[in-house]
Amino acid sequence: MDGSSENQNVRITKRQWTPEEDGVLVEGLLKLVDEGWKADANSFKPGYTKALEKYIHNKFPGCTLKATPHIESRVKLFKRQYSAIKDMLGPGASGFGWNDAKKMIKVEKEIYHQWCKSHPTAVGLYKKPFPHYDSLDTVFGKDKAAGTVTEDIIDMTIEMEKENVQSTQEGGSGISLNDDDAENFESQMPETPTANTTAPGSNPSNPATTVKYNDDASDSMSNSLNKLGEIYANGIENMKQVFTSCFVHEKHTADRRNQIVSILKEIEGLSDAEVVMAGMLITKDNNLCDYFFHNGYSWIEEAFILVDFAIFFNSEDGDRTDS
DNA sequence: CTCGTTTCTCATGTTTCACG
DNA sequence: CGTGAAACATGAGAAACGAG
Repeated sequence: MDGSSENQNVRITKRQWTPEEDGVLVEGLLKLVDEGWKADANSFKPGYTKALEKYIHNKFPGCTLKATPHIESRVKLFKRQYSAIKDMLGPGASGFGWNDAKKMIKVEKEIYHQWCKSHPTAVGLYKKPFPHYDSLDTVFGKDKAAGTVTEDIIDMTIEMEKENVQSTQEGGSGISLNDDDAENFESQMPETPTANTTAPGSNPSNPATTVKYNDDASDSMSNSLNKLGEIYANGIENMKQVFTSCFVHEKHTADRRNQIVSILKEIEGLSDAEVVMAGMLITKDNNLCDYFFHNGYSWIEEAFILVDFAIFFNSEDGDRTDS
């Protein structure tokens, strides 16, 4: 068939995006957001790639870019890179900054390489300009606000708490399921991950499917559902406590990491490399972190000389054992 | 030449919508 | 209401390309 040879041809002549095309694509994305194409979840409404294709073809008549795979793939890449940068600039990372003039990540090479080990999507962004970051923040920002993810989840749990209190005041137990409330059961759940929970064989496209029961059946059914609701509510309560404490703790440690780096930078006599090394050593060890905050940091210069020695001797040992 | 990065293709699963 | 088509999301992997 011609399709295969055409396919091969496409593979040979890999499409290169020009900066102008990138710019128009981002423009198009912003336009779609303005026009309400953004769906509530982490996605756009159906047909958005076609709309983008049309927009690009208006700007560049005769352009060969197609909605699939070119635009789809490019948007995917933008999203991945944007998320990676957002992560680096968020509270979960320390030592990273944003060079607004050059539109690129500002970070020590060593810190960056360490980060890439746990965040593979960040690979390739070192010293690479990402000129559309601000625009993409408008496009993807509200979905993938990685920098504020802990706050979002804490907000979410607080919101759930409010809803729970409200429903408790209105109807006794947190989640009560009589016949009239049966439909509300699902509406109380959407903040929790409901994806992939549809039973095999059920129709996922009709989540609001309602089933009519006779009175006896509905009584026992509602009793069962009430019990299920209680179990669910207790489970949610426990999860809330666990999540809240986890994320509050995570946010706290992230704040401390940021504080440590900025404090180290202010200490005179420490080179950039030493700041990086000291930061890594301290943040790696919770005991050192505690000591750092509880006993002040005037000892750091003296301590660092000792650490320097230790590193020196370790590397000497390594050289000796290697040779 | 090797390795890492980028771009693209393909497969699979999910969601939405139109139609009978 | 059930079904099927269309569109989208996501992940794995292949191929091209560039830097060291």
